[in-house]
Amino acid sequence: MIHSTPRLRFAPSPTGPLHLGGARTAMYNWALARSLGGTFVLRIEDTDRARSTDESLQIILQGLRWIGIDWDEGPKFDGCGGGDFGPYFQMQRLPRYLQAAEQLLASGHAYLCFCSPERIEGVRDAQKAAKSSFLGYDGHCRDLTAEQRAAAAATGAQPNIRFRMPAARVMNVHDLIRGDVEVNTKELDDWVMVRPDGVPLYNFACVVDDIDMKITHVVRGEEHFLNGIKQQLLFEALGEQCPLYAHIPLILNAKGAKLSKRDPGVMSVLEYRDQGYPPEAVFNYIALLGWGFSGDRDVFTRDEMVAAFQIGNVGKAGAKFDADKLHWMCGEYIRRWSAEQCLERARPWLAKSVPEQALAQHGTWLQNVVACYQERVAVLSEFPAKIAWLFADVPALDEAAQKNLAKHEGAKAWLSAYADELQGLNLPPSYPADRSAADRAVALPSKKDAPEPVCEFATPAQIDAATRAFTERIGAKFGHFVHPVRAALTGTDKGPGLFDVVFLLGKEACVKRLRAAAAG
RNA sequence: GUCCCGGUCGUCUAGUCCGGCCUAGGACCCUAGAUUUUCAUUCUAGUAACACGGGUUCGAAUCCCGUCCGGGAUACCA
Repeated sequence: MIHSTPRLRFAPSPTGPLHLGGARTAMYNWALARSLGGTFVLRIEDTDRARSTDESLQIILQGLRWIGIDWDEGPKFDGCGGGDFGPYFQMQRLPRYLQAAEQLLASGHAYLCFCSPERIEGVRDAQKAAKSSFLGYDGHCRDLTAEQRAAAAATGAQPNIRFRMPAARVMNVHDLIRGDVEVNTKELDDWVMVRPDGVPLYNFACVVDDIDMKITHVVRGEEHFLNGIKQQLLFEALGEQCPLYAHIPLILNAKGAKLSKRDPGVMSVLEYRDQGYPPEAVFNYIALLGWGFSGDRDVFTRDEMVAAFQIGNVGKAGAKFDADKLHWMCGEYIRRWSAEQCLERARPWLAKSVPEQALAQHGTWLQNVVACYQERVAVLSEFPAKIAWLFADVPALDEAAQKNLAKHEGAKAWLSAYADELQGLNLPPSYPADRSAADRAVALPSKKDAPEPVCEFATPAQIDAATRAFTERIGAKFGHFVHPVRAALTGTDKGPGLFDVVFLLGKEACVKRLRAAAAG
């Protein structure tokens, strides 16, 4: 290819949500453009008027931005888009297609076809019935005389325009991923370029646009491989050089078939957003579907991906989507955030269980709360349910908690004694009182080897020491003591270290919960 | 049916182009253990693959052929 500046495009049709397959195609195009120092174009192929919707368009635009993909040219959205090769919506380029169609008609590369959809269908049925090795248009109108055309037109039949395929030419095509492949054009029929109403179809509009937009590399799903042959012929007929092609393998569902919007468990990219999947993690995960960063690393940044990405290294085999690994990847990212970052990113989901007042005025406390669960969630939407116990008057006890309370004879006595003990400690106050002094001084979760923070209130480590001394005094085994206390305080048997819990809850709430459980 | 592509642990992959460094590496999942007040995290260990059959070669996961299996295409969708 002699084109100087690499120009790549992602050309979705707005007929449905952007799912992971589309997002990955966009990403590979984007990454190749970025790694080549080229231009990335977003073009909207909206010629299927029956199915294209503005809603889908919006979803695609948002989905791409969310996952971290930006475009230099295309629809203007969120700081992206613009460009001198527009319009970037095919329905706004109709005159250009008609012009190209006229040219092809004049040169004999295309012809008018008056066949009705019913006739086409009949031909196909007959071919199937005859077990024909060829399925497709039979070329009925391929060599109509001027008189025959006039006669057909006189009946009021609206012709579509078909591309005249070479009868039996062996095409040797080079694909950046598949290598050299030979295809005989006799496998392909005379395909429709323009509908009777003047709206172009995919293969035709796509080529005209790729020419006009000076596209140099086409990266797309392998379902387009044969379209590539048709398009190559069209470039030739138009006297243009065709771009480089890379047909990437499909993302497969659990059954091993092409991922479809209707597959269970397969979501629109935006649904991942709404469920709190970190976009960097989703980006990272789908990059791995069909491509490997290196022999020993799976986690990398967008920049690292761009630097390492080579289209020739994309595999040829389809990849199954693995929700488990995506989940792991998300947790991996969340754990790497600072507590501040984590709180900010989790904030949109918190309102489900966190009172407005806490959200607005108790940031330092919430930051500690969230930090305690940072290594316990994979997606952000898990937060509200996990931290709800903090805001209950007295938490509801789940089954495990009830069990732990009933396990040891003297447990209830321990609880009220411990309430007295905590009463005597200088614990931080409980929400909604202002406890910012405590939360500013102590960063949770407590780490074993961390230096002891300077705090005017009892720190988790001090509470720990006091509690161990206390259990010795009352003659309870520490390991036994801890479980009913956790049950009383949090209503469950899981969660942060017990003394982080006590610290977070504060004096009044701890005492209240312990007494309630002791009485219950 | 026809054409095209593919096939390394259950899954995603490294290695394949330029055969020996591969008694096939990493990750997810799973199992066991360590740490610990629970869960989680972290760490350690383990299970587990070159689809099958021929050939070429001193030597094949890597090259060739065949078989099987899988996927894609075959639209007035993209």
